[in-house]
Amino acid sequence: MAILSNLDLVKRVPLFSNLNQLQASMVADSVSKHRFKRGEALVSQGEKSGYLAIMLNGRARVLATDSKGREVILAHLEAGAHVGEMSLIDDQPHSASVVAETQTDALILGREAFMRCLADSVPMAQTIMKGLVQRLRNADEKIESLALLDVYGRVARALMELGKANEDGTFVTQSRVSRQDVAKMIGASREMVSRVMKDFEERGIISTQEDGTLLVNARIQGL
Amino acid sequence: MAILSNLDLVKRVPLFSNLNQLQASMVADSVSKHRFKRGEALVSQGEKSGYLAIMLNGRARVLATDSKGREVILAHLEAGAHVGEMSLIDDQPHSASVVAETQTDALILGREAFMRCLADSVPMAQTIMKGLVQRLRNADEKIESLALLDVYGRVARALMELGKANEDGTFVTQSRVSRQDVAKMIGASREMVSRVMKDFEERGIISTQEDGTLLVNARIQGL
DNA sequence: TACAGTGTGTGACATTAATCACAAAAATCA
DNA sequence: TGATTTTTGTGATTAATGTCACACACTGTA
Repeated sequence: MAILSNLDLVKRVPLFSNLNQLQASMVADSVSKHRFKRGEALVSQGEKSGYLAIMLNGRARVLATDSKGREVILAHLEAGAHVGEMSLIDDQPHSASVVAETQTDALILGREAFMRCLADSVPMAQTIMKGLVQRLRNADEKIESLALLDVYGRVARALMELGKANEDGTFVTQSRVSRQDVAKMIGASREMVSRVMKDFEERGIISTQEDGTLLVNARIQGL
Repeated sequence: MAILSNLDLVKRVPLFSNLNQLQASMVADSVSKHRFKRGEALVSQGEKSGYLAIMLNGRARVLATDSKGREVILAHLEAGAHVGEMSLIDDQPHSASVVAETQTDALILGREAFMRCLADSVPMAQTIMKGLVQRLRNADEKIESLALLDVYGRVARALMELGKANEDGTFVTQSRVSRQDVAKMIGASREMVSRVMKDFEERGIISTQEDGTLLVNARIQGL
């Protein structure tokens, strides 16, 4: 990637695409770029980082850890995702951590600049709201899964969530997620997830290609 | 309650408290009041009601129903709560229903008026955002419970969530919720919830007063 | 008051899913 | 590449939870 000025970077971020010239350059002045190594936290549960981070590349996971150290993976994020706004909006500590799964570059926008954006740009405020609403819908769906489905059903949903949906009802997952991680996504033991996925493979519902991509059959939607 | 003009009603709603005179009277002109009977839906899963509803009194539950008719109670709402904004913000159908548990009066604000408010009043937009963030935090916590805790732990959390916290760590719940409903809140069978709550009573962790209020001991926080 | 509709408590049993304990296989990184 | 860490697969066993089947208690209302 060529070396870009902050302004160029800002203009490439969908979240900022509705800002006018003046606003965009203001953001460009207050923004800074930071590189997170694999395993590093963009924001940490329990802390107030005081900034918004927008992922430019890489992948990250949203992780909640309970008092006994057990983890739940709440979501996977990729380029374009922004994190940290919740804490800025209600001035409370982050309720979850976001940890880089691969090296990740992010734009960092401080509290003041973010709040100014929200106040000055209705479109940006709307984008943020839409993002929150989307997350809320996902969360509700997850609650429903956890409350109503058995492990088979939850694994099935997780696989659909992870993959990209095709028109024919199948799903393809590029980024190989470990079964261990699937277990953390659905609140099940890794052994159980192994057994379930083995069963799915034997029944031809899923299959792994040589290149590592996972193919999910349309039949999975019945589970 | 005395008969109030729309404007008076609007001025009493916290959500609108930051509007200026002009904005408040615009809202007052577009708002209408509606009475929902016990069991009636303020908004219905799968539909786009196209309005924001603000509860003036009464109690309601947020309910998600899956394809097989099984239900999850996502939240309980009371006076001051507003519902329907998610659908307005992203123009998608409601992901859950909100059903009145007691007769409930609500102010109904149409899509256009709501969107105008959002655009014209930064404080109101911020209030809406804070509300969404709060819900998201609750949802994440619920996911964590479902993924990591056994039924004992989930019942304990549900009881704390239902009650009002005291300074001494105890909780008091006025509105008696059926065990059946607790079961729907935590994705467990009503029988299991019965057994768990009986166990809690025997261990002195919870107790029911003659007037029906439920007293929750501080020790519950260890579960 | 009597009826209808809801919510409850409980034992017996069936099922689901977690745990444990290893041996191997893969992925990572130094 | 070689060493190390992470992930996997599997069988045996145990623990947790759901399901079924009733008898009853409670509530509101006609």
